[in-house]
Amino acid sequence: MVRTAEDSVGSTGVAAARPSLLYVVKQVELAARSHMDEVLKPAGITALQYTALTVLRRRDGLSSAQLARNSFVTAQSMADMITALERRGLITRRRDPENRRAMLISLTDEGRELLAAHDAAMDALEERMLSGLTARQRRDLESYLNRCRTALSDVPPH
Amino acid sequence: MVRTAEDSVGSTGVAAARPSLLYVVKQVELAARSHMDEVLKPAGITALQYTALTVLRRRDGLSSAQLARNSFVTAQSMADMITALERRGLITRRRDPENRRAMLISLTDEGRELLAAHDAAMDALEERMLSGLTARQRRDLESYLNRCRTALSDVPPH
DNA sequence: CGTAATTATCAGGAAACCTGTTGGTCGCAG
DNA sequence: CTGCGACCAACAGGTTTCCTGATAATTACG
Repeated sequence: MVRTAEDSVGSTGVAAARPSLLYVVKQVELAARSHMDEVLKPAGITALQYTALTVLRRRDGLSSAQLARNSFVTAQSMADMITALERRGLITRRRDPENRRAMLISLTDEGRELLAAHDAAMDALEERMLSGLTARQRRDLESYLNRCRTALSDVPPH
Repeated sequence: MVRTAEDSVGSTGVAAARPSLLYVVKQVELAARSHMDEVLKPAGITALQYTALTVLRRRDGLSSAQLARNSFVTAQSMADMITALERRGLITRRRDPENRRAMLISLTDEGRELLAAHDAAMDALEERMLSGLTARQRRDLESYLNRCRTALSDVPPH
């Protein structure tokens, strides 16, 4: 893991690296995920599963469908991950008393401990990613990215 | 596709959305990929395959291994995609005359046409993503992201 | 020369995606 | 209150993307 992007982008100062920003975002996410997977491998979970768990830590009691929308995947895809996490004992599900078709998802103690055990490593990874930026630039980056996310999320046609 | 992130992040102005920037990058990439998949679906290729093709357009004659490093995946993973793209007639491979173990990959005319047919849509998508940013902010964003990518790519310990 | 590194490739499998379908539940308009 | 549409979960079945592990050919180097 942590494949070093030797032949990486940039370098070739040549003509218009076409989908520049779209591409750079992907590269950063790819690199970050690669590192995350390496950190999380001993724990036996993937970066995607870890992310889902962090969402649950912040917002307990979501349904699988809500989680899916939050992650831009279909409910079926999310269901695959949910069953994997439930089988591992990291989450539990219960019927929503106020909406009997929904299943509310919560972290188990084990899930919470697993997250806590990796907080430091994730903070370090984020710090490494941002190491070339000033505090001001970090705030700007976050702001810009949030605007990008919003622009892509707003319902277009339909 | 194009799942709207209703219950999205932000909103809850509460305490520290922990892995903030790591998470936002993922969200943006996820949203962008979702839109890309929708645009590319009629052409029968995934966002990942499209990205690999754009890399080849920019840098013809890469080997599968180089392409893999560029994408932070293993050579085996990349080989899967390569065979899929070759089977579809979008790329061709030939032995490197100067290194007889390597296979050099190039786009076919069909592959080039497929890319060209989607340039406009991809430009539009990027424009939409950046619609909330000024030209100056776009340049800054690109600069910051490139610094992030570099910071994550540089070989750490070993 | 012989060992290590690189490239491709095969086998096998897990995870993450998808479409399509079904059944239960809820909201609401008729 | 009945029926229709929206929503949620789940099952079946499939593809793509990724992985580990192993093998073979080629190249680089001590």
